[in-house]
Amino acid sequence: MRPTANRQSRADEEPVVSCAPHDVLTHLGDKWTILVLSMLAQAPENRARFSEIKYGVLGISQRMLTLTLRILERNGLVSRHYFPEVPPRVEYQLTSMGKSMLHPIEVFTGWIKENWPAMEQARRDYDAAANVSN
Amino acid sequence: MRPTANRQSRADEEPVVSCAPHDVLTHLGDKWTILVLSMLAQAPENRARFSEIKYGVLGISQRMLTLTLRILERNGLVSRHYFPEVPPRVEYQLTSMGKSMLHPIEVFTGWIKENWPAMEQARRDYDAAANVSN
DNA sequence: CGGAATCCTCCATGATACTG
DNA sequence: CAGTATCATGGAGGATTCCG
Repeated sequence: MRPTANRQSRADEEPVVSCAPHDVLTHLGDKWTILVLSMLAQAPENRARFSEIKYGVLGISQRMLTLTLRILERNGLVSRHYFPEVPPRVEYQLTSMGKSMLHPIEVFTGWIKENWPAMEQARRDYDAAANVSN
Repeated sequence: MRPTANRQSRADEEPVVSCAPHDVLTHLGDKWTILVLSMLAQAPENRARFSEIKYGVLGISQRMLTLTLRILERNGLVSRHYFPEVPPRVEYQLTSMGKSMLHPIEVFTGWIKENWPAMEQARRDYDAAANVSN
């Protein structure tokens, strides 16, 4: 996400503008954040090391996992624990704030699971109607 | 979502793969969807015409509003009502499924409002620590 | 008015190589 | 092992134009 305070607007504004919820959802909606959070949600003590997350989240590159974890850490949702061993070991764990985010996410995923069939049906209907007119 | 590449994983672990929640969150998290939904949530009868939404969502281009509404319509969250007048008038309204999505969204935005100050503080702390070491 | 078509820019992500 | 650095690229989104 980019710096948030740079939106120019006119003096007579009251419409819907970018807001905190949108910023957070933009992060959640990126390609990997939700998957990394889900992985940590399932891990014992909500804690796992870098390589565990990497192999637990199929397809994520080292680079993107690093970047995703950095953002989560920066926002206080995940804590980073570095162990200066040889070879080095780094563990990531959901913070209390990170854990508190799991409930809203579950409410949402619950809604999705409930409505997913209806959404798929809607898509089929929509696409079928489009094909007729084409 | 891309096909999930086969990757080695320990037999007793279930890797986190791309899933429906992620797909939905990816859409919600895009640049405009949440703002358009919020606009409709506030509108009388959750209904507004194209130009109303366009002026209610600051900064959205005609193109992106059209695309965003198409996706919402395709997924059955918004219904499109075309009036063949001159000039033409098109209204968009949340469907019952679209309305049912508002509660999970509110749960989420509630969490965000509650935790936003802590997230901002976490960012300040993180950035301050980074500046010290640089 | 609503929106389709076109062109273009830039950023998020991927791939690869290197390192403490 | 857990990164960082660098380069390449596909696609999201903006600007503009045309249309029924």
